Amino acid sequence: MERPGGRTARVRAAVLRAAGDVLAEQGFAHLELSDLARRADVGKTTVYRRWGTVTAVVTDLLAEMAAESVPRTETGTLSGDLRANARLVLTTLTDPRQGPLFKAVIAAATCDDATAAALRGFYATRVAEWAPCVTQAVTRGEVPRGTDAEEVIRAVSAPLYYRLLTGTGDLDETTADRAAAAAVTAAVAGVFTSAGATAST
Amino acid sequence: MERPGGRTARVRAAVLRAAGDVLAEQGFAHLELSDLARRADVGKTTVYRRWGTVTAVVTDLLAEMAAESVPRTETGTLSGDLRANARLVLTTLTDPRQGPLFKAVIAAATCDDATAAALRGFYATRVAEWAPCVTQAVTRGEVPRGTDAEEVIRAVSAPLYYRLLTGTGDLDETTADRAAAAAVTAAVAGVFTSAGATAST
DNA sequence: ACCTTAAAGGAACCGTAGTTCCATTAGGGA
DNA sequence: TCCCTAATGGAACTACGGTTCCTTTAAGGT
Repeated sequence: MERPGGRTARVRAAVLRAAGDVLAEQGFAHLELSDLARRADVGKTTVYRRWGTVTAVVTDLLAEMAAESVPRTETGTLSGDLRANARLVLTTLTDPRQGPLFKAVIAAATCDDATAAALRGFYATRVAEWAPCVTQAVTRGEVPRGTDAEEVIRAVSAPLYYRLLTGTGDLDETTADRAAAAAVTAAVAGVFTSAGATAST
Repeated sequence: MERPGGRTARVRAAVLRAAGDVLAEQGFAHLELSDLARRADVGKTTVYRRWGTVTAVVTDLLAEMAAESVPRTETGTLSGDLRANARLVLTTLTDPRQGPLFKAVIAAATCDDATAAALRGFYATRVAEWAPCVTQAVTRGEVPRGTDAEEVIRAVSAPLYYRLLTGTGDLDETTADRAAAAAVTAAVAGVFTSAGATAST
């Protein structure tokens, strides 16, 4: 029963939107089933029966977030591509709604295994989406063979997430560009090949 | 009244230890005033009156964590120093108690401003402790003048924290060494100078 | 050793989120 | 169009964490 557009789908959308709102506005600690139902204009029995716990709602939200993919730009150079990626991540994390939302979702994942799995899935998807720009760079000869493409992508995001979560350091374009530049430099030097970790002495 | 060793101090220590235990074992979501009191063998009225909220307890815990400093090793080279740092962070984050504890504390900081401030303070302290090894490298001529020392230190930690929190990628010695190597390479290339972000094209 | 006072603790209270029960309703299929 | 079923929603119940009140205890100063 109940196809997309049906009542069930409408309820799910409303609840997930409400969940996103609460997470963005007040953080994970203030997420409650009853509050959620109130905001979504849905009986709290419904949200209870469908999800059961707040972390389950977050898990579902993450599944939806993973589904909607962001197309990536191709600039022709590794440096350009990674900078585009860094800028995209920066834009997301500094967005007044998305930034807090990501914080909250990560916080939720520290409290529940299923949510953590969903979060892993989300980032695995995102990283995999961008990895091709590194393999292309390998093909072009910009970086050594054997470079771990996903590792490079993670290296770009890492400094930005570190700032988001620890609150240490700025979260601006300089930082984003720096993260990209550092990843490129290291990748070119072969740090992200299997033997690269111990190389530069 | 009440000096170190007195009843007040004893209660505080017991509660903070209990808080650390709960956070490490069950995460931030399961932290409750009553449970805390039970574990610490303290009246729940006491913990309520002294702290009032769970985030306040976490904030206090962070203050204590910031106080106990870890001495850093000096190896004579930037690469050696940063690798030592990366290994230290790795050891902490993979420790069966400390790893989950750090996750939980970061999660708590996303829910409360005071806790976030305490977390910032904690990392500001830790980063400042290690920054000298970069400035020494500048003096030795290993890396360019104008290199942002704290930025370099953060660059080492970032990939490890990224893995801890997103669950993406391994958290092992290879990763740690890679983080250090990448930071060194980028620093040497001048990425962490004020103009460096846009340099490597 | 006492006395003062601030801190701790026990017990009862209160509010609310989570849970259950059952009546109602909306959708899809015949 | 009607019917059948599954999902929704309202209302009442329960459990439990947070809060308050008042008594008890112990640490420091004299």
